[in-house]
Amino acid sequence: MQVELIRWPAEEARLSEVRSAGLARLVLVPEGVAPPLTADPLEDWIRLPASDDDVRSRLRVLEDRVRGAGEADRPDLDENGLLRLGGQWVSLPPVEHRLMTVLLERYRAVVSRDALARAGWPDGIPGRNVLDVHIVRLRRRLAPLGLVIRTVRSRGYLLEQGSANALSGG
Amino acid sequence: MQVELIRWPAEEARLSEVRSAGLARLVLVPEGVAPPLTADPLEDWIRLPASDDDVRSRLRVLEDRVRGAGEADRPDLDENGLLRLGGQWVSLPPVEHRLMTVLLERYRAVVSRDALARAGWPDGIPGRNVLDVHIVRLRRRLAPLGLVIRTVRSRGYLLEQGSANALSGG
DNA sequence: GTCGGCCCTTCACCGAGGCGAAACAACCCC
DNA sequence: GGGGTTGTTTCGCCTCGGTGAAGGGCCGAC
Repeated sequence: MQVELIRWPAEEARLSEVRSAGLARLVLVPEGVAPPLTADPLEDWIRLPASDDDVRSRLRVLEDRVRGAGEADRPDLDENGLLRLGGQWVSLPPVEHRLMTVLLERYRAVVSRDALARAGWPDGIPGRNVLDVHIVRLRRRLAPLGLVIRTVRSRGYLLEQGSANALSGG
Repeated sequence: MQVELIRWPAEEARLSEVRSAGLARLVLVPEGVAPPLTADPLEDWIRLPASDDDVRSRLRVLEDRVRGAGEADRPDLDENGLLRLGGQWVSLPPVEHRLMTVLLERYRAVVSRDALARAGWPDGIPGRNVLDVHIVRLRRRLAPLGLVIRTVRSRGYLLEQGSANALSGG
């Protein structure tokens, strides 16, 4: 189990241990008792009695945060074409916004040129070279954020963090 | 208010906005409804019915996280058009006051030119270029405070701290 | 190995449109 | 009247999207 379950206030000492160990934990708080509060995202609490579903919901969020704490954060693209990553952001024009949407849906996986063309130009692609040109432009715009679009020859493209290494091999 | 209160699932659309704006929020979930889950530390949910104390507890944790996230000082605009930030202040004339109100409501997020026009001139916009001119003037007035209005081409404008994320393209 | 073809990259260029900003003219309130 | 505020015009830059063309790397054919 990735998340510690802690009864409050009975297991107060154990909560201290788990906190300083940096483990994720869910604190079970009986009726009429004030919950222990902390800004630590790896700690949550729930008021008893609670349904199994609610407990599972909070556990899942904590598990996600444990997983997320290890990885670098994922880029976030909003409906206005703002791409945020690590406190920085760039704005994407319409075509590149649509391309980026697909690349993010399949983050770190290959997206075919065909799928990109359909996403970028739903009414049909204007010319043979258009996609290539827009990939170049998107690459330049993404560079300051540390994001890189890798070419997977004759398969498509792949979006990932810059420093993450790909041992290129076709 | 630093933390948005959102009724689920009634205000689903607003939750999306607030999420992409990066604001802290507490989602109120009625009995029998599954809560929306996210690993974002700035989001929490609570099962209704809940005591005021429990709501306040969760709000306080979210506020602490906002503070910890470094979003510490937001500019403050009062009803007299005085804009304060970091010990300094400037006074804003009526039109710019109204524009600034909208920009602050969506601090660090995009505000469309249309929304700005409606806020600045509720009875209809006088001329084609008026908004541009007032943005220029507002920019000059905000500069001494270290605030910057970024252009997001064909989408609108965005207000943020000057030295923070100066990457923008666009 | 060498050759040719395919795929991809990048540059230069153009037209259209969004936006910036100076200059000017009216206006309002003290 | 004077300073600050607001609206208008005008000029010009930059961005965006699309096109043509030059060039380079990889691969299979031979």
